[in-house]
Amino acid sequence: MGRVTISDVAAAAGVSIKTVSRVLNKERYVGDATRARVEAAVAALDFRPSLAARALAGGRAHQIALLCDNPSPFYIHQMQLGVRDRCAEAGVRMIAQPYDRRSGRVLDEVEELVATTPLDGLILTPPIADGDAVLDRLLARGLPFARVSPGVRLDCAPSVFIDNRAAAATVTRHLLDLGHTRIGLVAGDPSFAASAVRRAGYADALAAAGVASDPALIRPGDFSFAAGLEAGQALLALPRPPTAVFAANDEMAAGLLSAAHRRGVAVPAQLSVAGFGDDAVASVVWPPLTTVRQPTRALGRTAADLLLAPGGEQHRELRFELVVRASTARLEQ
Amino acid sequence: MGRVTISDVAAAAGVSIKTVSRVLNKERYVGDATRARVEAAVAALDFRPSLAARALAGGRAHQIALLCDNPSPFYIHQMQLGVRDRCAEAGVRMIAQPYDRRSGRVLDEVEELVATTPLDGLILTPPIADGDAVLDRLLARGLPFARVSPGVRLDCAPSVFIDNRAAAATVTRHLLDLGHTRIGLVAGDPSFAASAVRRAGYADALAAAGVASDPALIRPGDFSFAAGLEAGQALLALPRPPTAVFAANDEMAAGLLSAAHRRGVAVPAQLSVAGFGDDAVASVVWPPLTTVRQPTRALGRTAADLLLAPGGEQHRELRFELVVRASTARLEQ
DNA sequence: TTGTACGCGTTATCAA
DNA sequence: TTGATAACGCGTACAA
Repeated sequence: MGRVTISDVAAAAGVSIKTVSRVLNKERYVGDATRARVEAAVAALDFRPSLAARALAGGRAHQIALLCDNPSPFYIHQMQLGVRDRCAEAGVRMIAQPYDRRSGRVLDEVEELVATTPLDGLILTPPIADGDAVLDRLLARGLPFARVSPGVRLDCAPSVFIDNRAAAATVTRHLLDLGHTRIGLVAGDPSFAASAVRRAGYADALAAAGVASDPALIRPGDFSFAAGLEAGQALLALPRPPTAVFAANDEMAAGLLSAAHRRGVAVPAQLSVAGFGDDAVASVVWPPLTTVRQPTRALGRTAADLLLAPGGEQHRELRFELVVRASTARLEQ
Repeated sequence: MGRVTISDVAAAAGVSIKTVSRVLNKERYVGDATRARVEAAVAALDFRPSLAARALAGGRAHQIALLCDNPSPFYIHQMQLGVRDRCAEAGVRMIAQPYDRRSGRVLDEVEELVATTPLDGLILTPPIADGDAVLDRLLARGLPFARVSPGVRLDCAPSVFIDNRAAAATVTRHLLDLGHTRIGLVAGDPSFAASAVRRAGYADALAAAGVASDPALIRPGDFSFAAGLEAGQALLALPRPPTAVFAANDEMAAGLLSAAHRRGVAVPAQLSVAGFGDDAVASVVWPPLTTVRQPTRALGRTAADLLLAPGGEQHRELRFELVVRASTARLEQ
């Protein structure tokens, strides 16, 4: 008992191969009775068309790839689930491809992927969503793709995103509203476009409140726990330390918490901390982090939707949410 | 300028298609000069053979799939990276396939995957690594697969694992050595074979130390932070609460820490906490968790190795490591 | 050591 | 609305 092929189905249904193919691909011009007979045969034989053959024959590949690398495994996982959800609905396979943004071989890996593997499209997440060379290559190849949170060349392909600038401003305003005026920032990895945007949102909120920005309160970061820890130690060692800090992501915010714990600085009594991300890190640390919650899974699902849906709108903005938890509180005078 | 095919390379090198194919597949019986000329042509044209065509033609698929679902996104991510590393070395593509173990459609998803997608093999991680129906299907199909941390039918396929029982015993002994005798356990999700094994290891250590096991100190769990939190609250509300607790994974250990924080129980002064996993959660919480560190990435790499390597040994055991951090300390009398 | 002819399972073209 | 036939790009069998 080898593989069940389309010819077997055709024989069982008493029609030609082409007709079976038509039914499979939901083409028009198939008689209702014929269609029913074919579908019955497909079900009876548990026939599953070969992706390789379909792709080789030149039609659709029935596959898309998700290229993902991110400092947060939570982000990657949620993104994969979101894309997968939408793909399952469309009967398309998602091929998740983790890559290493620091390997220096990203362009070659993408080239290898698109050259060897039949694909109906591609989903790119930061930072590769902004890789010029990769974008050029895909555009030249004419391979459709959608991007998540792009930072450059916004109109070269469909994209999903949240308003990072407004999100960062919102969380900063939350800290301002609590009475803080010395608010620190731990910036994100500069190779992510969102990092600069979040920093701009932070500056926006300070400016709108008439609070002078103090460069000493702004520390670089790379989205890692270690970077947050280091930034926290530096900030808390300042002659006049901040009373609140916003970290560009939750892992770094966790590092800030750790720095505070190590120095015996009480959170939030002496230091309010806020982050950015999904709930995964925010809820396992102590105290639970106030964060901007990013709808990562929905971003993935929507990106897949842009790729798979008939066409239409090119860009979709999703909403973020400020989740206030125990790590921030009114400044005690 | 369409796709570069093997015929183009053949023409450029002045040889037949078959000879190019031989070079590509590293077959013997190719003259050195011929081989060199073909390789030059391949490089010059940047030729990349089509996976679809190769698979259809009946040879190898040059792809393997990784089926993964786990309570910890860190685990999934590290596993994907490990498998990927080894696949890259072998010039084989890894197709990461997240699935939902609670969907009730796992068997059908696997069937769909192996029936439609050309694959040289499959890697299964818990809990699907112990899915009887899935194993039967793969065995019947004759598709090679390797398993990570299997719990049943140990000899049906190659596998990688750590000694979960010894690992759990080791961490429990660590707590005993610190002077604790009332040691709690938060068990793992029963659908994972490792859960029962870790519990057995915990019991081993207590028995070896002549410490009576108290059923009241053993709480069920499902590997989630919430389960750890709930278990912690229950344990700390006991008339005679434990002085130390071992959680079957780090997320639950983080929940324990949170429960302690909420009740004002000092860690480790009043409660020592230990977990199980990789460093990702262990290092972002406060205080940093004492854990059994599982070499997740190496498990993935090794699983891929078992699948891709010529043959030979069927099972490989990797070492775990007890990492002592600030969440455990000598019991203060 | 090298080349020729055929087939893998599906879709596209064109005719019926 | 249906069906015959030629691709798709590569590997295998067999011949040279």
